[in-house]
Amino acid sequence: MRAGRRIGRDSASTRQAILEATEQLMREEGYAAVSSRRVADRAGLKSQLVHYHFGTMDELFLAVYRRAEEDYLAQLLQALTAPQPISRLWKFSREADTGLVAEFIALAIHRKAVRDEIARSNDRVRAIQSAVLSKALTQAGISAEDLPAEVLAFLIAALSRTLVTETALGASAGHSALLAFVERRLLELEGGPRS
Amino acid sequence: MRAGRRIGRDSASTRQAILEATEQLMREEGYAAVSSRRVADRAGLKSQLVHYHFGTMDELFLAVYRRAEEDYLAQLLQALTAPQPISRLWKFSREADTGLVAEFIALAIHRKAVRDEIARSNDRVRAIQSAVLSKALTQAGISAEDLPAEVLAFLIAALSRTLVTETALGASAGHSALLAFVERRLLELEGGPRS
DNA sequence: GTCTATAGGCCGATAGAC
DNA sequence: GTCTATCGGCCTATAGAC
Repeated sequence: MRAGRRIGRDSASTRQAILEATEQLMREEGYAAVSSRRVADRAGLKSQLVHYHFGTMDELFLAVYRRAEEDYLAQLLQALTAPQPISRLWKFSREADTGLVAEFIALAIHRKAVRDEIARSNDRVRAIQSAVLSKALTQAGISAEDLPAEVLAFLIAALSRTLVTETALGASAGHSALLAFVERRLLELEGGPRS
Repeated sequence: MRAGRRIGRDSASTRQAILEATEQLMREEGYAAVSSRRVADRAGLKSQLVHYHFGTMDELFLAVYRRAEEDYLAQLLQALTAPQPISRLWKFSREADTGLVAEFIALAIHRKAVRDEIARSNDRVRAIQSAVLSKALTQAGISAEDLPAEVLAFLIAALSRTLVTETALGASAGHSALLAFVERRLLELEGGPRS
């Protein structure tokens, strides 16, 4: 059906430029710094074009989110299908749960129009992770009573997000100790190179 | 020295009203919804009074933070000096790490003027918790190699904050399982009523 | 300490020409 | 699809009267 995807064929590059400028602004200055005027300036366009292509700012934010989510899911699936998926997920989450994720969560909490979609996305990602972790834990000889997969998935998300947030804040109390602690537990779970 | 604290004696109630209105707005709609006009409206005042009493909005935010931090620290010390301080800290954190804390962290990440103070406050609280948890862990027969106190303090902060954030978002994947998991671990650490 | 008045600026969004 | 023009609104902050 790729051939049928012709809507806005000429505007593709403009749309891309707007999406890219918006994502950059969110990363650098947070969602509150995003305005149609600032986005347009950064993309070398007029602000009215932002509204022409995306309507409201909420729809623009959602378009940026959907684009970022695609990449995120593709990389997540790659990490989860590799050997030692638990360690891979920990590594992936520490790299992928960046300030952008934090901005979207903060945005979603205060904007009805984007909240539902981001909340569902959050739970959906967690479910995918839990399904894969469940098999990995069984293989590692860990029962669901000792460590449910959904608990492990929550732990990984909570720790990586908090590390990112506090680092952005300039706070680092306990970070290195936590990293050492987690690495050690992961080694116990999945061991070193396959024996 | 209480008698010497006379500066702004007549303005005390106005200042309090402004602080209270600001905190309310932050809780209900987030820091981005706070403006001198909206704060003043809620307090039944003119917006210029906000600037007269606090100068810039950043100083207003810091004043609200310092007031909230006082309460927070008082309650934290109470929790940490009770029997079974680990369970108490978990309970306290789940109650005290509210949306207000999340708003201040988000605010601090994007406002230079408040970042340093909130980052230092965050690390200072973590250090207090670690010191007390260290003794509690030793008493429970847990060595620092098995579970360093600063790691436990980080875990408690990360989990309670993530629970609060995701709940505000409307996401709940793994929440109940996580709560059950943590409660069980806490029972193992500190047991039931003192034997 | 509180008021009125105001400067100077950024915002979302739309209308209509081309 | 992109432009110019513009409406109506909210913002921080200051000056000066009382």
